[in-house]
Amino acid sequence: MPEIAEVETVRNTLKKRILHKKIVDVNIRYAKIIESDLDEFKKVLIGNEFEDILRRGKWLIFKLHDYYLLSHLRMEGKYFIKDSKEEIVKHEHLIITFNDGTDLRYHDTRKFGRLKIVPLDKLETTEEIQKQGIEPISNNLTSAYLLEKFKNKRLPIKTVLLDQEIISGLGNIYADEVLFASGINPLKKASLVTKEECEKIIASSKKIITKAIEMGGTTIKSYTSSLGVTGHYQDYLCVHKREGKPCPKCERPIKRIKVGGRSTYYCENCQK
DNA sequence: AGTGCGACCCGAACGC
DNA sequence: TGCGTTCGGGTCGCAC
Repeated sequence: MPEIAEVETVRNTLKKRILHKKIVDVNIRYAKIIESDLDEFKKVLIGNEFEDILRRGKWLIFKLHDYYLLSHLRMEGKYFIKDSKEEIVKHEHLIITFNDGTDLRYHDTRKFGRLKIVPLDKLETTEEIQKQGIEPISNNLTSAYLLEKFKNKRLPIKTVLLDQEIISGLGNIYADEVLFASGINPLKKASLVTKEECEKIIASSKKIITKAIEMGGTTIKSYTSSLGVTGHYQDYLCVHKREGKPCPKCERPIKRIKVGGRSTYYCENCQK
C-alpha cells in the first residue's frame, strides 16, 4: 500500500507526535521483522529519543541520537500511537513505549515490513538506501536520466517504473496513474519509450505524487496511515482499481491485465 | 546484466 | 453456512 505519498503522510503525522520523547521500553512480539540483532536493537532504542523523521523512497528513517531506525512498511505496515495501557491487539509486532505513557506501535497484518538500525555515519552506505533511485519529486529526475536507464530494458515500462533503483517511491497504484496521465501503454518496452514520453512521465509523476501527498495518500482496503488518518487520493484515481468503469477521458471501459505479475489497469484507447 | 518466478505472510473476496 | 481457492498497495533470492 504504502507508496511514497503514504510514507510521506506517515512521516508528517508521526513527526508531530513522537519527537523528543524518551523511549523507556521496547517490546518485540514478532522478531522476524527486525533485521538487526535483537539485543542491540533494544539497547540502542531504550533511553534514546527520536530527533527527526526522514524519508528515502518508501523507507522511513527515524533519527535517533546516534543511530537511524529504518522502517519499510511493505504492503500493510502501519504505525499507531496508543496509550500504553491499551490492550495489545493482533498484528502489533513492535511496541515502543515512551516516558509519557504512550506507545508507538507497528502493526503489520502480513508481516512483510522490515526494520533495522544503522549508525548515523553508515546511512549512505546502507544497501537499502544506496540502491534508491531518484525521487519523482526531485529536480534531478530528467528525461536524459530516464532514457539512459531505460536503454537496455526490454521489460514493459510499467514493470520498470516499479524498479526502485530507477525512480524511488513509485508503486503499483501510481505507476498505473502515471502511465495513464502520460498516455503510454503499460506493455510498451521501456527501451522504446521516447524522450517526449519520458518528459510526460516526469511531469505526471510530479503532479500525481504532489497531489497524493496533499490528499494524505490513497486508502485502499483498510489502509490508514498512523493515528487512523485516512488518505483521500483514491477519489482521484483515474484507472487503478477501476476495471470496467469508464475512462475519465474517452469513457471506454478501463481494462485490467497482468504485467510482470502485477495487476495493471489502463485504457486501451488512450494508452496506445 | 537482464529477466522470470516463487517465496515471504495473512485476511478478504470469491466460487461452489 | 461452510470450505477451498485466489488475490494483493512490495521486495528479495535464485535460476537461467
